[in-house]
Amino acid sequence: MKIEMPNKYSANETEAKWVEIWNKKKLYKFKKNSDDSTFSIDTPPPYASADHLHVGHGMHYSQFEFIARYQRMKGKNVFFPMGYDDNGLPTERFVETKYKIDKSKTTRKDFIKLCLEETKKTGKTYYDLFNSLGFSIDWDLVYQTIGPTARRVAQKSFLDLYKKGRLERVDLPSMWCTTCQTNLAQADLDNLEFESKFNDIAFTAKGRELIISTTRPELIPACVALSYNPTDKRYIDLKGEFAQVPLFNYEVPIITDESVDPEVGTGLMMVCTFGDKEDIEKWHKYNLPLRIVFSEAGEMNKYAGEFEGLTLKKARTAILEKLRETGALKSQKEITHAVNVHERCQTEIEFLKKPQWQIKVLDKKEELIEAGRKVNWYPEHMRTRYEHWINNLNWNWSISRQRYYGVPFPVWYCEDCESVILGDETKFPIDPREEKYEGKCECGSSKIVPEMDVMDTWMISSNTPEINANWSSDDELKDFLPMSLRPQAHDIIRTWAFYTIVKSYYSHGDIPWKDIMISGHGQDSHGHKMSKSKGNFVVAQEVIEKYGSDSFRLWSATSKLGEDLKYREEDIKSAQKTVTKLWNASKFCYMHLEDYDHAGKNYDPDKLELMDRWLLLKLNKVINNSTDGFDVYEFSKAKKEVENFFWSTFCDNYLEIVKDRLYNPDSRGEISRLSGQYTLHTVLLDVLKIFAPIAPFITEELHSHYFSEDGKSIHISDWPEADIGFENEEIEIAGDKFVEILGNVRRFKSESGKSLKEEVNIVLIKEDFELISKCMDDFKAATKAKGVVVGEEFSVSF
RNA sequence: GAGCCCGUGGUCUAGUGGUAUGACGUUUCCCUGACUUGGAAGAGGUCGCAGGUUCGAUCCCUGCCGGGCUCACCA
Repeated sequence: MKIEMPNKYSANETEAKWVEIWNKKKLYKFKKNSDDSTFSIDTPPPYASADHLHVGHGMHYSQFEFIARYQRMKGKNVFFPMGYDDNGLPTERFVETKYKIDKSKTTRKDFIKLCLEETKKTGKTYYDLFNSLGFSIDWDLVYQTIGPTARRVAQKSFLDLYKKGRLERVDLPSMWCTTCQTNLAQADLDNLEFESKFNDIAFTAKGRELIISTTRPELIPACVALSYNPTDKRYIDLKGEFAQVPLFNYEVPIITDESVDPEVGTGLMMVCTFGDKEDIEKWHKYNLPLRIVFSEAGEMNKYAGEFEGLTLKKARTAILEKLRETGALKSQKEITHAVNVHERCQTEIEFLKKPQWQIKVLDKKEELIEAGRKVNWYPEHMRTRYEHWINNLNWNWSISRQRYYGVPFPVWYCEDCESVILGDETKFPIDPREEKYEGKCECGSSKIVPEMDVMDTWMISSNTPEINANWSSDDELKDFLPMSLRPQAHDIIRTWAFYTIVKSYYSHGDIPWKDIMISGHGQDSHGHKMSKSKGNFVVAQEVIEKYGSDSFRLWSATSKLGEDLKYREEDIKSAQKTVTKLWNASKFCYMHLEDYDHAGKNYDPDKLELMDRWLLLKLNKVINNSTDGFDVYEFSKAKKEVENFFWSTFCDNYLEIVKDRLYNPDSRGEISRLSGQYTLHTVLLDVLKIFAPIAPFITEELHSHYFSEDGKSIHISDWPEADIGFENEEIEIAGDKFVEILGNVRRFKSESGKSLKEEVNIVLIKEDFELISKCMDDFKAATKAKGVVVGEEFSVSF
């Protein structure tokens, strides 16, 4: 068999070819009615909100793509879908920023239309990247979180949780973003350090000045009480009195509360509706009046008097100015303090009172932590973040968003008796905002109004296992849940992982997946987060075009699971060398395997040369170690294992040793050559297979030139298994000694400035000589020894 | 303030109860019949600091310092 291969490997050309072939053959299709055990992956649906994708995106997705390919070769029926998270606030914000749109100044229809268009574009960007990286996704398993299946599942989930009493509609103060003009959940918050001022402001009571310290003077018109610690002697005479609010001229009660720290500020604080969670608690506890001083868009209202119409920020300046004029501003202190902001727009969080749906989680903290403990976390320590988050939760999960582009609630309300009217499950997905409710309320009223809010995007994406399973449809996959694996990055443990476990626990009393693998982030070469504004954004497609997908993937496999990975171009170059080396080493092997009957068993493994047996037993270790690595998602360990073996043991040592036998069957004997051919064949095939999950293109290309039977892909071939018949300590010791002495001989030649071809005389100590004598011909050939004799100590001479 | 992770030659990194892996860079040599995107070799580390456990610690424990992440407080 003549093997024709070009001298140089062209990555881009070859990779494009295989993508087309794989897609055409539907090589990665999930077999729906198969007896093979399933390995299902709850793929992260990326937000459809990016023009370009950076190397970190490619890295993250590559890391579990390795696992998909490994499991497939292990014989699993792999369920590897793709989703696009294209509904909700992330998309809306993206569209708003890109087209400079204000939600309040556009129509709902126009806005949704634009979101859908944008969604399509970014979906294509992701598809292109994943395809060019050769992802073994079953492209028939694609969903969108705004698509009909996801909408149906989300509405079903709503109904299910409502019936189970886990959902309630509350009308309480909750976190509000004045930029996005929507209600938020705790998980939507970030913390930012801001420069601010601590202002000492004088109220008056009983003819005396009462100084409070505040960072929020614009909330003075929202003040509903002053409060001090009941043990604080300075204010003890004020109990039951009223204080005069500066500028706004009304009176508020002076109350006591244990939560006030006498050491902070003046020990006297103002209670506003609402500045923070403390205010809400006091408002509730003492039944204080409600004075909401700003609109949904963050503009001051009539309570603010002359400041009406100003934004909160401008009102702060104006009110401070006025306080200064009137002498009520006593002093100011510069401070830096951390403030909760909305993670998508960095706007400071406010509190508004609005009816909203929320999923109760605070009363089930222990159970949710327990559920998380049933999932295997890789790496294990990431579980701590999950538990930490739950322990620190202060709010139930608010799922109402006063937005346009999202999944509608399947709910109407009766205007007369205010009862909740649920939509018909058999008709899901429905849109009450567009469909008139046919029928009457149980109270007899026909004044039925729809819920106009949409669901939080996490309300949908927390059901990705159910979306994949096609939950509550005629085509629902049986015995599909829990899924095998959830891969995701660590920044969304508190959202995606947490919410998915919540949903699964409430709906099925079970975990959503058996394993969760948490990957790190791609960073720039200094370890900083990539962002366009910082100018350290490396576009994934550009790197792929320059170095090839396999190189990119090999680079992605260098980071340990869960660790962030710095992008340095030299690391990709280094990965590219491995691809080239695979090409050249395989080319060499094939050249010497042309006359080898690779389909038939034409050599008896029991008659193998010592160094061949040595290599095969080393291969076994590599197979075992890399298999162990892949089994626990440590792809970097697997890669390192096979790469070291391939580069050092196989190429640098074994190939140089076996060359003489391959080239000179006349002097070395046809049998010894055949032994080498058997070994080359066995080892190269397994090396290609172990590399295959990480570098699918070069391995497929090389496999197709020689090993492939009837064009069968390496990616659906069997994962290698160690042949324990080769385990033999004596042979290992002898082979290791061989390599050690070979190194010494090479050092001698190198330090003498001579070529490695230079002939030498070698003296070995007796023990070594006995070991080496079992493979003396290979030894002489590899060292170019004219003579090898026994002596007192080891020496080499020309 | 708390929790988690990390701190290994110039840079990046692996790893383990017995002083250390690989890559990049650097120096010298070799165009070895697959590969110069190659090969051989050299220099370069008291494995953050201080204690402790141990026959012995880079690896275990405690404290500290430094970095990252996460969370909290935020009158």
